[in-house]
Amino acid sequence: MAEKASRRAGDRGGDPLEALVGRVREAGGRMTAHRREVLAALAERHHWSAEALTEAIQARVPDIAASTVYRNLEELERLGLVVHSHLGHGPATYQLASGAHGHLVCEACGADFEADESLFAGLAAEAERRHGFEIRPYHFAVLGYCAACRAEAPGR
Amino acid sequence: MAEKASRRAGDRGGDPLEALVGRVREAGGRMTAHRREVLAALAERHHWSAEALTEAIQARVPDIAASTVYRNLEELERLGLVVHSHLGHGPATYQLASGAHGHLVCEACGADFEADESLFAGLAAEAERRHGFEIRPYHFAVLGYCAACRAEAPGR
DNA sequence: GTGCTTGCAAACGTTTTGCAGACTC
DNA sequence: GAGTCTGCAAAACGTTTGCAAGCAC
Repeated sequence: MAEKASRRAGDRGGDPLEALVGRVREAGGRMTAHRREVLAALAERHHWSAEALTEAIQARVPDIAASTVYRNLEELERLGLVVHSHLGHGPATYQLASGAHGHLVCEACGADFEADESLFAGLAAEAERRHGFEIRPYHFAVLGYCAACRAEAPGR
Repeated sequence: MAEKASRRAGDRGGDPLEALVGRVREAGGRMTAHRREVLAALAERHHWSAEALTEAIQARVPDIAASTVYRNLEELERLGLVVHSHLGHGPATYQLASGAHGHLVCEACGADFEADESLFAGLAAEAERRHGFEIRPYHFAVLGYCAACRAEAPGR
C-alpha cells in the first residue's frame, strides 16, 4: 500500500505531473514537496474526497498535515488546476480540472457513472435560451436511480 | 416576520396542511404539535435550510429543540412528504415533496432560478437512453453562471 | 530576505446521537 | 399501556483558522 513512495506518480501518457508543476509556477504559485504530492495523487485517480486524499498522501509522507492538503486544494482550485464536485450527500470530491466531467449518481446504491459532456448539451442549450444561464455540468452530480436499482424496486 | 402564528399556513388551494396531516397518519406517523409546526412552516415557503426552519419555528414555539426539527425532517422525508435539495455549497434545503422542482444556481452571486421540469426533459431522456438512469432533477442544483454575472465577467 | 507554505491544535458550523421523560394513539 | 416523540447535552463530522517556524524563490 506504500508502493515506491515519492516517485513520479501518474504514469499514463507523458508526464502530466510536470506539466502541472509548470502551470503552478506560471500562475505564481510555489512548488513545495507537499504540493507536488497533492498533484501527484490527484493525477493518479479521479474523485478524491479531501479526507481520502489526505490519507493516501500520508501513507507516503506521514508528516503532512490535513490542513496542508485542504489549503493546497483551495489554492490549486484558485489557480484553475483543480475543480471539485458534489457527488451526493458525502463530502466534496476533487479532481484535476483537465479531467472534469459530469456525473450520474444513484441515490439508492451510490453507483457513480461518469457522464459525457454531450449528455448535458440539451440542458445547456435550454438553460442558455430560457434564462441566459451557463451551466457547469461537472460541478454537481445528477442524482437519481441507476438501471440496477430501478429493476430491484420498480415502483419507487 | 411572525405573521399570525399557528394559523392555517400556505393558503393556496384548499388546506394543504390538513392534507399533509392526514398523510402522516395514513403512513403510520403520529401527529404532535411540533410536527404540525414543521409542516406548517414548510407549507409557507420553499427552500428552508434546516437551521432557518428551526429559527422560524422557534419564533412561535420557543421550546422546540433543533434536534426535533432535524428528526422531523428526516421522518417526513422517509414518509415521502418532504424532499431536500442541494443548492450549492451551503446546507441542504427542504421543501414539501409536492412543490419539488429543479434549480439553476449562480456560482458567482448565488442567485437561484426555479427550473421548470421541462428544462430537464432532454437530459432525462438521454440519461435513460444511454445509461438506463432515471434522474431526479429536484434533488440537485445545476450550478453555473447567471446572465447578469456573465455580463460582468464575460471571459470567465 | 521576503513572504508563501507548513504543522499543530483549537475552533467552527451543521448535523447526529444517547438518554430519560412526555406524549399520541 | 405500548411505542413514538421530545429536550437536553454531548459527540461527531468535515473543514477552517491562528500562530510561529520553515522553506521557495
